[in-house]
Amino acid sequence: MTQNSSRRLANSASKRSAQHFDGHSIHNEILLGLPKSECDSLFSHLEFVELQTHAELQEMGEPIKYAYFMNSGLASILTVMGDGKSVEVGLAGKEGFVGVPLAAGFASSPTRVVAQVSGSAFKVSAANLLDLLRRCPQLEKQLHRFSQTLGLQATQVAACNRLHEVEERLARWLLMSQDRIGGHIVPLTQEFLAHMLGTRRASVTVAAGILQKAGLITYDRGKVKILNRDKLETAACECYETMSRMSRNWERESQ
Amino acid sequence: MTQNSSRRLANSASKRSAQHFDGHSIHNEILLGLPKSECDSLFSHLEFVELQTHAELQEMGEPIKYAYFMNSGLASILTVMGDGKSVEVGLAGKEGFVGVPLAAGFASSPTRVVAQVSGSAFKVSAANLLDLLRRCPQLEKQLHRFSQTLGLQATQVAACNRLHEVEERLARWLLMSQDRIGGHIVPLTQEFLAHMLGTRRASVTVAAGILQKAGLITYDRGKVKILNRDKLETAACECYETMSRMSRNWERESQ
DNA sequence: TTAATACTGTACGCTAGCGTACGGAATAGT
DNA sequence: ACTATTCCGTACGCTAGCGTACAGTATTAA
Repeated sequence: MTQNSSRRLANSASKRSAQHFDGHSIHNEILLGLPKSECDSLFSHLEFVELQTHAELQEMGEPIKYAYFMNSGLASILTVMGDGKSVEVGLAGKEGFVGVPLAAGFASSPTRVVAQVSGSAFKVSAANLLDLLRRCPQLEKQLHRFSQTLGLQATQVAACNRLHEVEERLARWLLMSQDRIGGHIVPLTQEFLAHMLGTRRASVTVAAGILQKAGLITYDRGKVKILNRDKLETAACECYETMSRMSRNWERESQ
Repeated sequence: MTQNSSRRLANSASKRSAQHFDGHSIHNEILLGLPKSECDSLFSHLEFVELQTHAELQEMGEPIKYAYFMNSGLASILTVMGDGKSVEVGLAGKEGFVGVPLAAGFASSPTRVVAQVSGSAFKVSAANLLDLLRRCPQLEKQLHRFSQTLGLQATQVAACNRLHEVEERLARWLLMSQDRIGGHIVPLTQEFLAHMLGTRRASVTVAAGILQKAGLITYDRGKVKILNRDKLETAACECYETMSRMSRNWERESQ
């Protein structure tokens, strides 16, 4: 309710850890990291939207109409093949943004983006975003940064998909999701997990069963509960650790 | 030998189709696309280097010392796992650049980059590049563009690695390589192809054998000759077509 | 020439995962 | 309460590809 709590972080004068827009509190880390001047430019073009599970934010090959600053929930970035098979190649939670290609001058989406876990976002039209990018150098920089993050994610996932087994990849996926949405419950059916992992639902059942018997998770009708995070990390492939380390280095290195 | 043939393209006054630096003709498309003023800033910091096959341009996890504007040959961008297994997640030929993370403010290389096909490049130290980026907005834009290209490549490869078979992926790889180096011969051993595709050498032997019996290629001691490009395209998975289309749209959409 | 090395072909047992299908259990609609 | 639907467990035959090993042929070095 406090319209501007204005608690400032010592190491970054421009960062605000809590702020509100249009009555909705802002959790998106890109927005929170922008200087006030750029925020002001942005806010008049933002619109708060609720995202239902499986809402389609961007369709593969279609022009990008809106970009989204994710505020809660989780967006999955998928590559879809001609026969309908799909694989997740990136994740965007409240640390991220949907519509990266726009920032690099690409008008159509090369991937499909769906809200995998319901939540909310601040959306902005493509035209307005392009206009804003010209006036907001910090915003532009942040989006390039996140673009690079997604690229690196895809890079690791490409290798992981080739070299690691379903069970390891499942564990990795659960950990990465938990990191982004918080809490101990990841709401998702095996059917959709299969789409994420690029495998059969039956394979997910088996892999999840193994993790469940080992006491790492419980799985019941679309609700995964993570019981033992540490053990889940050892069950996951090295890619989880690698990607976590990348994010950490990232934050450290790019002031 | 002509020091500046200065044949200008009608649609882009700033593009030069042929130019020389330090006695070496420039083929790198990023350099060729820069306005004269930025070229002048750049050139004093560039150094022409020959790249031997398997030369290591960047090591995973190590600080990036030099960036490379590829001039000929082919650089492979690999993700390497702890057990030494590797998968190629991106390619950079004369259309590209090695050292993308630098342009996004990342000092260490998250991937391994090796010269897969010998050739040449113009190299620049990391410090100089960062300095140049501040003064050359066009250069910065081009590098962001190429960064995005690599990200998309990785995205498609991630799905391809998961969903398609060795034979299809091999065909795709050969086509993509040929596109970048030109000519009909791709010099590469099965051993290294296996590293690219993230599979066993024996699997490459079998897959290559099938393509060979079908009359699409010949393969002899590290030299692949492409005999029938059209048929090779049908033997490849849809990803080749998808990625080609992406590049084409890309060039069209980003003026 | 001889030896060593690099590169390719092939073979064999084995396993993860595929495609598919069916049944049961929970949930939602009427 | 009854039905339809969604979601999960499991099973079975099958195949691509793995790990490994060995042999043959070309190339290079001594």
